[in-house]
Amino acid sequence: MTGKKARAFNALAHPLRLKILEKLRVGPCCVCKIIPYVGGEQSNVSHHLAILRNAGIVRSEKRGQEVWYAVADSRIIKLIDLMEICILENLKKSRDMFDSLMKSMQ
Amino acid sequence: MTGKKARAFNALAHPLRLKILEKLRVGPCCVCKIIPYVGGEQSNVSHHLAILRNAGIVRSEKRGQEVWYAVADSRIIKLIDLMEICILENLKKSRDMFDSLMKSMQ
DNA sequence: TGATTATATGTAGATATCTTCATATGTCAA
DNA sequence: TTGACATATGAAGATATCTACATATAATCA
Repeated sequence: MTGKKARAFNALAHPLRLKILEKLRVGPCCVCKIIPYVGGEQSNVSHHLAILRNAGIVRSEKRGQEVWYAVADSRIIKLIDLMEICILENLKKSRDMFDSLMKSMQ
Repeated sequence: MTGKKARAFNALAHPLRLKILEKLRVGPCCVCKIIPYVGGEQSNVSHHLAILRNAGIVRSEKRGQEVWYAVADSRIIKLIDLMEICILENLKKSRDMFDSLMKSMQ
């Protein structure tokens, strides 16, 4: 199980892929809209979309010439938000520690 | 923000590190117990502990000769469990699709 | 003090990942 | 059918990560 989970977390472990999910969280979207949103080369974005697709995090559907992507399971979005909360809390703790250290030094 | 989050997810993106957290989720624990639990070289486990520590996912404390590690924020455990649910659900969906495909072929 | 134990750190080869460029595939329209 | 467009795939160099080995540090004990 840790192997599968590690691979799933790995799929989330890239800024560009998280940015793709930031775009998709508000609703399904065409690749032609994802590329300008995240920035960077078309082929690079396509490679990252493939990684998310292979991890089962997004699914794709052809509509004419376009390909539309969507988040496969909204719990993934919850999971990403939970990570954001952890990070912010962590920053807050560091700040509090720093503040009390400064205060103790007068 | 996507950079910080990507780095945090990256810290979870390794089977050995997830196994360490599996050990720590039930309570703080000495390195000397973690090593036999996860298996592998002492130095390798130590490197992975350092990665988790630098990511703020665990914290360490020296107790005599030993070093005890603990999960820094229990929400990380919730997050990992949520990922497990997503994966299981995904597997279930694939299985259901396969089953209905087989049925449709009689 | 010197030996032993527990853990961390430095290093290097092996392996994986990322990015870019080139090209392939599939769809539509003339 | 030919050309244009949208997207995917293949390949290769650059970069990062992993593992194992050797060594360093720090605490304890004889």
